[in-house]
Amino acid sequence: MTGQVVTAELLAVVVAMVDGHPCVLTLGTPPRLPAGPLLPSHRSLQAATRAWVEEQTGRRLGYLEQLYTFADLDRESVGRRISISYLGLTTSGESGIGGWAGWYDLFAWEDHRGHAAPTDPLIGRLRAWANSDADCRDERAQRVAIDFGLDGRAWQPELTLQRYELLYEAGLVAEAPDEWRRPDAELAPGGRMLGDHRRALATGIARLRAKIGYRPVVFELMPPTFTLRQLQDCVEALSGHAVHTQNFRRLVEQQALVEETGSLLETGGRPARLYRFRRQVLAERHVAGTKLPTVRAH
Amino acid sequence: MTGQVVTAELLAVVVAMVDGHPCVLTLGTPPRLPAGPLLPSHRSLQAATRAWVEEQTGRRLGYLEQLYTFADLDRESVGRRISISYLGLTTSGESGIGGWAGWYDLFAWEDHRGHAAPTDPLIGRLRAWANSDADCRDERAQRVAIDFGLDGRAWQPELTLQRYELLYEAGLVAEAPDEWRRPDAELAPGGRMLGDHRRALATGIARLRAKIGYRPVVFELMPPTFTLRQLQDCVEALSGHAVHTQNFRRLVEQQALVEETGSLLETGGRPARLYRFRRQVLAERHVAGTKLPTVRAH
DNA sequence: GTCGCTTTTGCTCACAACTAGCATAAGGCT
DNA sequence: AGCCTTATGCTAGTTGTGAGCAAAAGCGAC
Repeated sequence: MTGQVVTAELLAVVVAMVDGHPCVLTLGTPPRLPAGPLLPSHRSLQAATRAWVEEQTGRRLGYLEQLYTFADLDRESVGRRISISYLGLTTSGESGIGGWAGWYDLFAWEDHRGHAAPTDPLIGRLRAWANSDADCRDERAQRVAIDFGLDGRAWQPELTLQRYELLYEAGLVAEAPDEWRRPDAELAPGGRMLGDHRRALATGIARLRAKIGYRPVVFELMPPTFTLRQLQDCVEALSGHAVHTQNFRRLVEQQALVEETGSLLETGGRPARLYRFRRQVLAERHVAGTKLPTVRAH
Repeated sequence: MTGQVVTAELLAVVVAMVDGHPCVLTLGTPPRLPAGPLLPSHRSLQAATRAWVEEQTGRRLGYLEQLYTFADLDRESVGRRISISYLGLTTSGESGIGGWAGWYDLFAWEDHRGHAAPTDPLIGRLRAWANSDADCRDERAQRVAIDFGLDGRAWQPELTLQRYELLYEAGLVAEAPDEWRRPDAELAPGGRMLGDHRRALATGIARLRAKIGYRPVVFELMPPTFTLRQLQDCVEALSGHAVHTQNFRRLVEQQALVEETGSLLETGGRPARLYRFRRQVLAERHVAGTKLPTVRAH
């Protein structure tokens, strides 16, 4: 009872902010995530992921956490392939191989900052899809309404994966199976990726959006010093919607997440104070919880 | 670049309430979790887990979610073994093979209901461990204080895994490496399990405790009809500490999680109304969030 | 130099949620 | 009838959060 021969692959969703845009580290065209097999030399799954990312892109990872494991049939060999995906955070600073693909170039419907929801045409197609099957119409309509914040419901940023899966089932993304696929013109706006890498990315986005609400992980994406406005912009970019500025500041300061550096940064208006992350809170609260509001503004 | 030969194993943490005690499904002595290799016949990781649990214990699983994946060296073969752990919920009703091991027989320090904290002697040993290394004394002391809710901090039920790992590092659990181990007399109270199964269980407990706070999963563990007191007892047993009765009821009713059946149950005092779970909320809120308070009482 | 624009920052109010306690209802038992 | 137990209703006090007003502090245009 030794089981099937399988190969294990590590898949890395590496996120950084590039010019204010949340991006994922990709290689080649169509874009694919850094990935590589588990080798005997690797000490652990996490170490293997770090090694592959470094080898393929020349970048060191800071924060790294496991996302999800899935198995699919391996086309190249007889066996099966197990993919273990990780979420990594880094700063875009050091140059390396590979490029940064913007989240919202891949998932245009996930950006709900300002400018009225770009999802309007999508919603129509989703509703049509829901109505196309009399048996599960109600259930589908409800999923659409919840996932996309319809009928007075709130838009929930961390439902990225559910929205992607809904679009997949509705045949509105390019990688959907042929029998479900809609004509290109109708597809949801967003570039595709190799294999199911876009799904892995959706999982990573969802996890990160959820996590910034209760763990101080945003700071992994920030430069050493920053203004509160820059921090807020980062949170808004990640969560995909605006937050109330004054409340944001209150929460950050209340929890003593940052400390002043003493210097100022000229920003076009009143100069802003520069802050740095209080590294100590990682020890204090690695575990204890941290709140950043993900509440809308104006 | 085909990678190392690995075997993939599924590991199931199956939880049910037995006579009011939260329990995990185990086999043999020392107790071990149901587990089995991934086979070609399995359609997915989740299906494989269901199949193994059913084959080994004769029980069907309802709710099932992935927990964590880890890799270790496989002693039996040349390669490596990847373990993918799942958390399953069921009702203890149907009989089958294997037994139910009480959470708090395995992790006595995790039960904080009533009776003053049973952790007192443990704390002393942890503090001694923290002080034993001058270099990292502060960091260790802080971890102990946070994980065990010392110095005015609140006890956080969902830190089960962190507490286990702290005890492991301190050599206070039987399965710790020999060089860390303390004399038997000083071990933390709680039976051991095969290999690292106790760690997997700790992961499952932590996940479940966190999840009952924002998803209606408790009901997977309840019989078809129940009183609010029984529901509360279940939540208290899982989270390991008491909750304020009136607030609990308010939250449950406010969110319309349950509906009355019309009948009553005699309980020794004033008869209690019987309720059933409103299955519809799974569709409504599979995603939308549900709150059960995990706040202390009296 | 003053006015208007921008961005930062401080403060306050209203409301919702939650903690915690009091009080009452409704049964059994002695 | 009186006491115990459990169930259930209600409310006061506190805290947390959403949202707005306003002042401070720089820049550039006129």
